Amino acid sequence: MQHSSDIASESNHQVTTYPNVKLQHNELLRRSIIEAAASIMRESGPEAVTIRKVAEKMECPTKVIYNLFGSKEGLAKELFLEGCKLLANTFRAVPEQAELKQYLLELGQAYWRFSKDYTSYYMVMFGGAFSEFKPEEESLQAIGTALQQVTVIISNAMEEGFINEEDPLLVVNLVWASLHGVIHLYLGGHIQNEETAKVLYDKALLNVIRTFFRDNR
Amino acid sequence: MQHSSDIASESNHQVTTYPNVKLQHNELLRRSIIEAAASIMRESGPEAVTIRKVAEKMECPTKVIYNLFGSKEGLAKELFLEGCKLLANTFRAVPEQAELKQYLLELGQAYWRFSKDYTSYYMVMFGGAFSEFKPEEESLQAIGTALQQVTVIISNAMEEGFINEEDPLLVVNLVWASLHGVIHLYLGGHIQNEETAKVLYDKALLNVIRTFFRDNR
DNA sequence: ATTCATATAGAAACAGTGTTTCAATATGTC
DNA sequence: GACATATTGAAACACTGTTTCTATATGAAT
Repeated sequence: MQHSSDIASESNHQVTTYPNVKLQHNELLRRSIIEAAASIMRESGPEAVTIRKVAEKMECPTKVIYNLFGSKEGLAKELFLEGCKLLANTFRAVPEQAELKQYLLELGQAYWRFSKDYTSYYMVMFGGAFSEFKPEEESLQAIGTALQQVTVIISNAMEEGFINEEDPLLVVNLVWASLHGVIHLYLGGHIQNEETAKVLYDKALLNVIRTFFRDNR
Repeated sequence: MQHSSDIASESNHQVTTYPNVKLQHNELLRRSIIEAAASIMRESGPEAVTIRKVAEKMECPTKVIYNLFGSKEGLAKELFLEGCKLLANTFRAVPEQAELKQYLLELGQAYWRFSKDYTSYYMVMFGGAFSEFKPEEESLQAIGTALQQVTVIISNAMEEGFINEEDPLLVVNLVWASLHGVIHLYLGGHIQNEETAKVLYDKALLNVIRTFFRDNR
């Protein structure tokens, strides 16, 4: 359970500049480039992340980035993975609840907060912000890890007989899809304003949780 | 109730070529360009639609397209609007059902079919395939029109006391978001295969409809 | 009909993108 | 210290959306 140094939570303080850390094949340089890309993304959105801008910020030729990441997709993947860690952290920050149902509702609220606080990451992870990037095995696993906390709780609720289903993953995906639908329609400009979106979100969350939980009030 | 000549249902027969229809400011030329763009999109996806490729297919300079549509966004908007008509047609093709609940389930199935048969359009409309395009007033209204059939049915169900809500639009959006969530996660590569996605979709559809309908079996 | 103002035509250029090339240089190893 | 290897860093390539800009055609007025 590494606590993952929470890279993206604070803004643009650059850790290292290129010529100082030209220890090639070095993980430090890799991380420095990822952080440069993330900083551009947080400030101006995913579409502003170009290899040239990242290289400029690093004061290095673009070739360095290609040597370390292969392609823009490779860099996008790193931002994706970083987003997964941030989402996991967001879930971890939710205080445990005795009532599993209430716990799930709180996690649902945390997911909304994540989409608000880390919109760019959200768009990279689930909004297809980098069209050249499609999640492959490792990335899918990273999402699985981020959602693991939710999966565990749903599994527990099942074992305690609170939930009318047999497959935890299916339930997780149903809850996820329902919430993602609202968020993504909102971010895509299909819902007028945030207030309306939040009302929808809360109802979607309540409905989908209620669907699976047996009456236990 | 114009029946909207169903432009995109058949594939690549070009109606007119550029020099023959250089009747500028002409609607025919506009439609011919839109059809050229749509044909490229259907064959190779939205990312393959570039101004140059469209111009090449039309055998005209790119300037003509800029004169008629202003920008790529302008062309994207036309594809968006065309998609809205196709979605409306898809809904219209669903045979009426006496049971409102059953009718809604059928419309839900039609929405799934639309996302499968017109994936490129779906991605343009709801997937942000053209990142430069964000739906403005007219486009939002076009979606509203496409979803009107669903809205009417939900309104009817409310008036007949079948639904536990007061705002039809809210219910439509909740159903829509729930279904869009599954489709978009699937198209984004977050759900392994189509079969799994379809199982999820059917459950999401059933759940969200059941949520609003009072017990009436 | 002829002139004149306007607006297109159509190629070429501009600014940006991801990516690759390639000689110069540094690196690591024997 | 010498040689094979790998990295540098600028420049080029192939593409994108978009804008110039001159020659040409168009439409209106005399």
